[in-house]
Amino acid sequence: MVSYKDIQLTTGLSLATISKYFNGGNVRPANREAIDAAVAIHGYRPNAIARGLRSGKSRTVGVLLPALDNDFHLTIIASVEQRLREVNIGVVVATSPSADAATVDLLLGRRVDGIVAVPSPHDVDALSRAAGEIPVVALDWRAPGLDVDGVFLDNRAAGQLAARHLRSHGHTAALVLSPEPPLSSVAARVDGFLAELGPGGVSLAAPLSVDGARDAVASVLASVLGPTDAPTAFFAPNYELTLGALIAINESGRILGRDVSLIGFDGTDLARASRPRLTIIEQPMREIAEEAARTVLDLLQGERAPARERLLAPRLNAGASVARVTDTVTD
Amino acid sequence: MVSYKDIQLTTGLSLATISKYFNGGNVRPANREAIDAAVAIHGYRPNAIARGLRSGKSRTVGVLLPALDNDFHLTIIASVEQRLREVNIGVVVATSPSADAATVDLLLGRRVDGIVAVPSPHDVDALSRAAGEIPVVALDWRAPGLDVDGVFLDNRAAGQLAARHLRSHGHTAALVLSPEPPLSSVAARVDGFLAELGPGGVSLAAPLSVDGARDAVASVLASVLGPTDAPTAFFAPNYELTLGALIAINESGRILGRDVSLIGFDGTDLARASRPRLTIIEQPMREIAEEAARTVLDLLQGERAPARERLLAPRLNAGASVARVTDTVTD
DNA sequence: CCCGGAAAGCGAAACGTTACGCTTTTCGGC
DNA sequence: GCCGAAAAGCGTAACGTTTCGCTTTCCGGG
Repeated sequence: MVSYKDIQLTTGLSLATISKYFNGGNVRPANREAIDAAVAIHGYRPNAIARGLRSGKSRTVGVLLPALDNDFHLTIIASVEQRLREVNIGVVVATSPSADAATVDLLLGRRVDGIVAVPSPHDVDALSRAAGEIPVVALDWRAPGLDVDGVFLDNRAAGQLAARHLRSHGHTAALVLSPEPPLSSVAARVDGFLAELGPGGVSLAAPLSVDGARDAVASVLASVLGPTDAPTAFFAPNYELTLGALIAINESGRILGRDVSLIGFDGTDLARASRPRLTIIEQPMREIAEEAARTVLDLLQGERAPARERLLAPRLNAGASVARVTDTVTD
Repeated sequence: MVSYKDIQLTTGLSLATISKYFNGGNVRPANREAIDAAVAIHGYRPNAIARGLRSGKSRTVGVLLPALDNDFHLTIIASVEQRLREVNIGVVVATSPSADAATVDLLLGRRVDGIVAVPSPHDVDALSRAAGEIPVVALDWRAPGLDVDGVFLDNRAAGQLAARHLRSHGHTAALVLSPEPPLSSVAARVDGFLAELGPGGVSLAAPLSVDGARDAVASVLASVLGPTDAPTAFFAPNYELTLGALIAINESGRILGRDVSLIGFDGTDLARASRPRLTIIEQPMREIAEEAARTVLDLLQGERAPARERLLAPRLNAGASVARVTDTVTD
């Protein structure tokens, strides 16, 4: 391993001077050149580990995710990485399988300077403890009992947005897929939806998976006699549910946006490519992630304020998957 | 920062003994308990940085990606992380924006023990140099001049697979979207396709983007008079191109699998939700990533063999987006 | 040519571990 | 109770930096 020592040997300068140079201190031009030359010869590269030991900072933040299985997670990693690379801070990713409560400790052991996390129930405690030592920013799920800075989607508003869109198209009745067991962020979307839609809103229990949603929707569709009977509008308050619902509808042979209406959640690509184009509620993933990145960075730079929470607004991306209802189904 | 020293103070044991205990050495039961107690009291956590300095290993590997913008990249991170966490090795992600040739150095500065990379042209040199010091495994793109272990899709075979599928459905002519500027992995798919399909294969230049593909396909469709004239089969050798082609077809009002045929690439979700279900060539992302993870791990554990290359086979996931051609279009 | 302040350079200690080679303790067999 | 081997424990140096408080060198003004 090539170190300051090698540079010392070839330049005759002291370690202190070399270090000073590397940290922007003043060094006589001749020595400056000598050091540069020696660096080039030996291919010297500062050792971040030694630096970290000495300084107590690793210039690294941890990104903790419950799994690595969707676009949002990727966006989080990407945004945080991009923002932090600008200031030369590295990103360590860690997933926290539900079996294992030690993932946070793994990050702390690596002496990360901060953590950006999508909390899951089993690491709330560890995150709370961690928050005592380093900045922690929570994302996506407002974990009960975790009092740290956070950036979240306004889930209730998302549900309301979907309901209002249906109402404005003449729908007074609709089914909302309601995951079983519940997940608080999705549950808030369901609540917002039901509250806004009024008595016509019905919740349809389904496992939180593509196939679960497909089966649930398929069995509702099978039990409906004519295509225009009964509730023919669905709200899928999550990407997986959306995918399942869409598959079920397509498999049933019904025409989306005519026989049956659907508002999905996330999955911009899917929405664009669907036929007809799917109307979805989108959460501003990139903004959420960027806001989180900005927040850790502020905290790292010492702006220690009382834990603050930001709620970002959902957007409706309109396609043609919601039929317009007047007296009878038209179009 | 709580360290061995604190434990030394409360137990009276020497640092050497404490260290030995933490590394699985034999320690008298009484002392064992004393240490455990002290650890609990102080909330001690081994300092990976100090360990790393002393041992020269960081127990960290770098994952280098040109960008973080698709499913495959996520799968790579997920698989590598999952595999390495089993043996307590951390994962640092770094993206390498095309402006910047220093991303590899950033990883080396952090003294990663190995690198898994999807190479991009501007960091081939740096990767080559890195390979002299630590194991490097390349993924997805076989960069010319980069002589390291690699795991890739058999791109030619993927093109051939698509062509054979079209032929078996009676198609003798088809357009393949051909990215401009070329990207060698996608180009190999195009080549395989054209070679297998024979003289009926025509390449259609398009920028490597969703909108580029959409425009290219749209203009072809607009110039076709009747729905059954001329080439009505497309092969999109990449996810973005697939998405663009699908959008163009839907927007044109033509019916997929009847008026026009399409074989896409990747995007299992999209394929399932498309109506009709899309026929795609899938690369075994998870396997590729897992194989890469396994390879770094082997290399880290000293199995230093001559650089080896693995080619994984594509799969065809059949939907109903390819029409069966006999004399005239049927169905 | 000398003075003095400013600029540059220096040695040593410290960060938290681990590994080496040694000394001390333990304990079963006599 | 003693011997000796095996087990356990110990002090110290080293990993590559940065920082502290000094000392040395530089250089313009008189």
